[in-house]
Amino acid sequence: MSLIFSRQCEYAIQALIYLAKKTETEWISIKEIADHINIPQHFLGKIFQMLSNKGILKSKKGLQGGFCLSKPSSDINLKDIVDTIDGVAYSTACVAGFPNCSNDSPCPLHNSWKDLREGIVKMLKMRNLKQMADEISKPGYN
Amino acid sequence: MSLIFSRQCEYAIQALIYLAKKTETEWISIKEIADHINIPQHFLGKIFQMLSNKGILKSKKGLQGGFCLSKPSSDINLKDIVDTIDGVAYSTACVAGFPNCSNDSPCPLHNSWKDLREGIVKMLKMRNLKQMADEISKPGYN
DNA sequence: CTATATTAAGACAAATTACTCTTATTATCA
DNA sequence: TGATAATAAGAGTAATTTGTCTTAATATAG
Ligand code: FES
Ligand code: FES
Repeated sequence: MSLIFSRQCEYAIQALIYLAKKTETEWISIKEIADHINIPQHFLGKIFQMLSNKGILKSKKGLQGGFCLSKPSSDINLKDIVDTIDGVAYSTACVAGFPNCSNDSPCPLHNSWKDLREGIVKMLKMRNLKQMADEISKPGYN
Repeated sequence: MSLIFSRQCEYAIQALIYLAKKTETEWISIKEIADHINIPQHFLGKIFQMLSNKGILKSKKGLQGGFCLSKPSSDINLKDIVDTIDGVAYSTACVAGFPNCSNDSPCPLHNSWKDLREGIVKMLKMRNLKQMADEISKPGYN
């Protein structure tokens, strides 16, 4: 199969958007999030564990515990999330798997791909969690 | 990790470009191809087996056997290859994994993503094996 | 304080993807 | 025409990704 982002990354994006809709000081449990966006609870737990280690989230154990964003939602963009979970290969490696992707040693797809790739990176940098949380709250959005 | 296309798909693209450089009637062995583009021989065997079943390649067993394209290389475009191996999800499913990607029930990324996705699809349709084989033969290409 | 329920963390298991080894087919040549 | 070597096909294995079950931590109530 292979889509653009890994399953983990997709879940993370959805979960963080949900988190960004909450007040900044609230601790939200993975159970609540997993139930709302309908993904496996403990898988999300592992993803959030990593995002905590990487400094994107804060966690608190025990009753009344949970997770919350470690920065204002407007300061976390999509690229931060994607790069943390999936790495940066999508923005640097050859789309056809040839070694050494660069303008100097291009593959036959390089010139066609370069601009599309830049577009993707630019978009990921542009969109932050606050915007997306606002947008998903509008009627008609899923 | 997760790049745009699966490993299988990357290998297929590279191998088919190699094949497209040969004369149309020649039978080329997976060994020759795998050695040249430096990928696992028998893994390529399985990929080519599938592409044969799907009608993109023809195969011939035994001594002097091998594979060759079932159509002129100018009639096989990248989208044919990618869709056959990885499916069409990359061009239809939500980039963030939300259910029901459409203009009517968009996720917060949908409008940013739509055009980029169309660009990718258009590019894949545009590029055929003949072009790419010609291009990779030029000096400086890898 | 102690018991309890809630929670994240961590160990474990299943599914998928990537890769390798073995077998069956067939053209060639003695 | 039978032996041989080259070849695709297919069975088997390893690694990675995804998903589940168990344990440890802690706030709260009694
Ligand atoms: S070399 Fe293939 S995309 Fe750059
Ligand atoms: S709904 Fe997310 S990309 Fe279309």
